[in-house]
Amino acid sequence: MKPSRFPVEPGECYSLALRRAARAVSRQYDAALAPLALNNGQFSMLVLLAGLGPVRIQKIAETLAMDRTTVTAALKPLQRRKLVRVDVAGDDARARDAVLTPAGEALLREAMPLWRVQQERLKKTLSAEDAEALRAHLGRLV
Amino acid sequence: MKPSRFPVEPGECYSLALRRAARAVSRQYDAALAPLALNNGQFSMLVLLAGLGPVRIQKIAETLAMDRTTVTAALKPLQRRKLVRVDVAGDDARARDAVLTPAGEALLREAMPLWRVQQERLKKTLSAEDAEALRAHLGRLV
DNA sequence: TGACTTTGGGTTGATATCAACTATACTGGG
DNA sequence: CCCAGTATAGTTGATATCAACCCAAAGTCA
Repeated sequence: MKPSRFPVEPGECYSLALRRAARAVSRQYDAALAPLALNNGQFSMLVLLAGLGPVRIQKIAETLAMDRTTVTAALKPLQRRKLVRVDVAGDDARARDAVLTPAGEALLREAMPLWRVQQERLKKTLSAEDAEALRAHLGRLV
Repeated sequence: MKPSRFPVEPGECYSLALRRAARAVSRQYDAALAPLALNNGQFSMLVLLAGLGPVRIQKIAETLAMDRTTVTAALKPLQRRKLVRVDVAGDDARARDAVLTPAGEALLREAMPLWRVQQERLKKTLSAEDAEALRAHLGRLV
């Protein structure tokens, strides 16, 4: 077992391993959704809004484990495309509710089959059991 | 088993699960390295250069599973801080070799203990065995 | 009610990420 | 040697990500 020239083996750092895998997998999902001009993050946002209905910015940030201000930025292109609306909340003038528009719902329906194909493709890359184990581990890191 | 309101359960999408975990974990590593004004990606870059010595942009991109042009951009702040140099390759005027400077090596030596602390912290979040399994799965996705 | 604190978001600036395009340099066939 | 094709990078433009800072509204408490 000869010693490595690396101070840290590539893949030994959990942060790098995660980001590297996230980049690689994101590219695959981006390619799958490209026909609709959606990237994987935008798809996730639409799915979340479809599931939660009108929802606060802060709530989105918690659910996706991202910064609040990142959510604000991420909603911008979706608002421009009229897929999402952001309204002042009725009961709190500070708060904002993001809502899926009918156009957003329609596009999401188109996107679902493309997503499913890619999801199955990845499930085959790992075995189905390994995919489950991976998800369980990832869930505990958030 | 009542049906979910979500078209996709949060965490069901491998892309979202990976990105979400990557964001959460990246934040932890960023915080650990903050005293040196390094983020986790910059740390990874320094480690890679320390391990490989002078190395082509394209080779870095492959190793980190990132786009070639992302590497160019990522090297910029490191060059400004004189932690990294980028030279025209001796044998091919198109190619560029990125090299760690002595200042870069020195900073990396300071960073290693901070990284190790965070690495151990994360290993405790999962069990050590689960952490290994996670790494194995992540490696197969790249 | 008025001063102070907390909370919900946006803005700005820096880095990260990639697609599309451009520029330059090597390479191999004629 | 010359040209067409390929290979290596950089640039630009769009989105992603977060820290630091600011604003306004809501809550708190004397």
